[in-house]
Amino acid sequence: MPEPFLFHSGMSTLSTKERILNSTEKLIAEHGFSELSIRKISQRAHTNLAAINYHFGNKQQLIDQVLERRLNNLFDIRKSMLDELNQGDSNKVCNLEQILHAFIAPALFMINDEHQGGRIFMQVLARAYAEQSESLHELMKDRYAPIIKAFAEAIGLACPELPRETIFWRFHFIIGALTYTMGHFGATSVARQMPEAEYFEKSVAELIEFAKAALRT
Amino acid sequence: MPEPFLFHSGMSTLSTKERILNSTEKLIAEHGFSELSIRKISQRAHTNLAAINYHFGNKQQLIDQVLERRLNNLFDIRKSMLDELNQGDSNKVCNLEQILHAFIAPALFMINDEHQGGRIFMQVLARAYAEQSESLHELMKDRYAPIIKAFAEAIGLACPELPRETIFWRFHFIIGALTYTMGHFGATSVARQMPEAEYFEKSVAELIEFAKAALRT
DNA sequence: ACGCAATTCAAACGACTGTTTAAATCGCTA
DNA sequence: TAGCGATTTAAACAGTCGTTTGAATTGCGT
Repeated sequence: MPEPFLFHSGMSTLSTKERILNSTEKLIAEHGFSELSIRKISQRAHTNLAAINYHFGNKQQLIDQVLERRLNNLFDIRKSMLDELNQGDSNKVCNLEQILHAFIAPALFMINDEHQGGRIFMQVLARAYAEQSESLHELMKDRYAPIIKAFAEAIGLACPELPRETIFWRFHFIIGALTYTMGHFGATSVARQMPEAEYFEKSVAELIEFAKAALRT
Repeated sequence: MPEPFLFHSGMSTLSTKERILNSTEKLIAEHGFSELSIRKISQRAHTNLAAINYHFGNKQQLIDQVLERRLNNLFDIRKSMLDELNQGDSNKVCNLEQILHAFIAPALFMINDEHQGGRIFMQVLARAYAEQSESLHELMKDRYAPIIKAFAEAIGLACPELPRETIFWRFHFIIGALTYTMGHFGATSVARQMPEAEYFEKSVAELIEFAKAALRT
């Protein structure tokens, strides 16, 4: 029951559970799933091996919670921004740029929130996508599919000239470009020798322009 | 020196080296890098553990050769199709659709060539991208960057109204959408309950239309 | 301050990892 | 057919893997 605040031995104020989640996230982002071991996780979290199984059951359930923790947050923000545009009327015709912003910008907020470590997570997400992670697939199907569908429908209303099927495809491709870009964020910004913050804002602005252009009629 | 044709025990006519490359490719596509072991590889290739180290040195060099084998082929085709459009004059203004076709369609050919197993490789490629594979990164930087640059310049000539930087970004996003789509090819086609061949042609057609729209001025 | 539950810990489990070794086998040439 | 280099093989190497165990420790309510 305790789950106490720990100040001893120069450690941060986070609980063991949170430290484990954070170190897992960092290790996946840095070295991928192939090199991920619970021994490295527990070392980086300054805790014991068995603490992981105690708090999460097993390795896979830990990974699942790493994904869920931030994905729930991301999709909640996306949804509420879309709802704000719709203002209670899901049949309202919204500005395309605003819709795309509601989808893309929350990823921006996450990635820029240094303290919350969102940037790290976007790389985790990209890796999980590529691994065809089963837990991610189920999360998408069960929990997030309705939100993605709501965006697709809003885009459909904003672009009445485009066939429904074309909307589906292009939105799919935009998600692909977003995922790819976020996953390669660290690497590309180094290659371009540009401050990360600047490069990041540039990425999102260009991505929104790109998506707008791709959805024009 | 032998490297003989093997007909015994119902085995295919491929050499041990080729069988190892193929089984590695399949295992990466099916279960990702995290579950890849040289024992599984050698079992599937109907050969011995040590044959891998004998023929490739170590596991990493084997993976490198899996990537190189088909990437060399893919970029050779892309390059020759672009050269054909340019007809010796790299300053010639080409049709945008033709340029995009020269970039995207070779991936189509590979993916449709059942015998060569190109479809499998595109999933390997997507996974390697997501893993930020160092060997892939070096291949791209050293060998393929000039070809990608040549495409970017051809697109620049075809879209003179777009700033050079915008071209760079959008081409980057298009590569992202292509990579993402190819990586998720198997999964999505099942979900859509459409014959693979049909779904595949649809994907490429939609992807080219998407890219064209995204590069319009 | 005692007791109990929550948490942490060290140690060990068997299974699997990539690589190396040396012997056995193969296919060609002389 | 004898010999030789190329290839294949079985066996063992030292590590690391995820998980489980039971004991030590912690912190809170009584």
